[in-house]
Amino acid sequence: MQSNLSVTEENYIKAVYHLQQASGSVTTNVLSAKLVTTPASVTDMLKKLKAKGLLLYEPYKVFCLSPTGSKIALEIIRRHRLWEYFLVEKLAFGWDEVHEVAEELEHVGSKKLVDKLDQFLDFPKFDPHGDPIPDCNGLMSSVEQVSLAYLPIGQQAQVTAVSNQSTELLELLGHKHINIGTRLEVLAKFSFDNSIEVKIKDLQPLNISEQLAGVLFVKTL
Amino acid sequence: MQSNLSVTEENYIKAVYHLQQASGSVTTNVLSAKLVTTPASVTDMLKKLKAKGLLLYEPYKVFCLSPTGSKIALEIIRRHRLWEYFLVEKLAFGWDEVHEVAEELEHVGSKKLVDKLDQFLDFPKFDPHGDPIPDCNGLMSSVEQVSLAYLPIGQQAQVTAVSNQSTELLELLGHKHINIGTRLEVLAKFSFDNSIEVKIKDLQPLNISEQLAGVLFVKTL
DNA sequence: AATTTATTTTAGGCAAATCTAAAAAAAATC
DNA sequence: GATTTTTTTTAGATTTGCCTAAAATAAATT
Repeated sequence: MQSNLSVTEENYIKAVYHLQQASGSVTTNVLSAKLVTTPASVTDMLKKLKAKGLLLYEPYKVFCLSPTGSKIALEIIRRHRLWEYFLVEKLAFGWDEVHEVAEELEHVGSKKLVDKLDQFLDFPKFDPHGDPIPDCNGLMSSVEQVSLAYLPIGQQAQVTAVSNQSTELLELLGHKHINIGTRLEVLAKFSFDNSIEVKIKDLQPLNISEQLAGVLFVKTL
Repeated sequence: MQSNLSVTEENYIKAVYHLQQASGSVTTNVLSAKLVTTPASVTDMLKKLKAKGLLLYEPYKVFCLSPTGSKIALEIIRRHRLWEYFLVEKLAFGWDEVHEVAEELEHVGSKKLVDKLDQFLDFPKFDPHGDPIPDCNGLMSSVEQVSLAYLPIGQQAQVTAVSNQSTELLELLGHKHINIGTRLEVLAKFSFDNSIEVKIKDLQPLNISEQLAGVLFVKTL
């Protein structure tokens, strides 16, 4: 049951998985944008992954991972998130600087390594960005989290996750002193630009743009 | 000062370094044997590494690493041995099962990762096989170690290193209960087959073949 | 429904790393 | 010193992953 995929194949599978999570199925164009490559290259790889039984794909149709493909995706995500947790908790990396390194470490495939790392870290359930870590069977916790954009005025909440790890987003969050775990309260919402005013303990009220609110996930308190 | 080498290039550099340690300079044939590839493939890569200024090479001549190449080799070896130490000390791997995994982890290039790992591990000087770990400047301890084959009768010594990590060697050492750190005394030497009888505390006297004695390094006590 | 536009696939090529087979150079042997 | 033998290099192919440009298909528009 050794999958033995190339780094490139693993990156494709991971990207398909994440795009599926957002919209159920995936198209060639969207995937090529995500991987910063051309649609033609994507088509090549889709045929290869289909041949390996990891992708349900017919030419010109939308596609999604096969059950086997999904299982592999969860393994890759497990490795990525465990390494992120390791980097932050053990090596004292900032939560906003672990993504690239984890992106490399996730391709070291040894099952034994990953399971022993999991044990060493005491079986963490969430990575430093608040995303759930699949266990050795591919199962993970889900959190009842909503986008900050949907909270009513007066609602108190705690940041549980951000929808992506782009440098730009993490820089902005650092500037605003917002982290996973940060507690806040919605003070006001402005319909002109859909921005939101929030209060974080010990800080001046902050204005959160529509774009930022959309990618900040919280659980209500 | 980013080297940015492919995994293959790094493996070539590492192999050249290790062969140089043994015999000063390296030939195409020897290197192709070490990397389990063809001489033709080696020639291709030699030209590439020369073009990058990492190798001192002229067609049909023996070759060796340039100063830059040596520095890179030491970085790769540093990563490999730090990961081996991590796997044994933190993840409870056996010292005989870490080589393959470290072989993959060593190619994760982030300088920050490696230096933070070093710090987390408390700047270890030797890996689980007894080999010295280069520090962040490429400097490493040397041990006054000799091959077991050269010890006189009656000499007490402690195993400090083995010359390679082949499965076959490690299996034999496991069977004989010999590890890095094992203390022993030379009881007798037999000129018929150059085998050596040694005594390890609490164990029956053992016979060490000429081949095994040649690859077991010890420091005298 | 026909045509335009957008998406996706095919066709043909390129670079990296490998291979086999043949040629060139060096080393060993007679 | 000439001739084998060994070593090394070159030449030409292959595979993986990527590209551009053109063709095919699907979707959108009129």
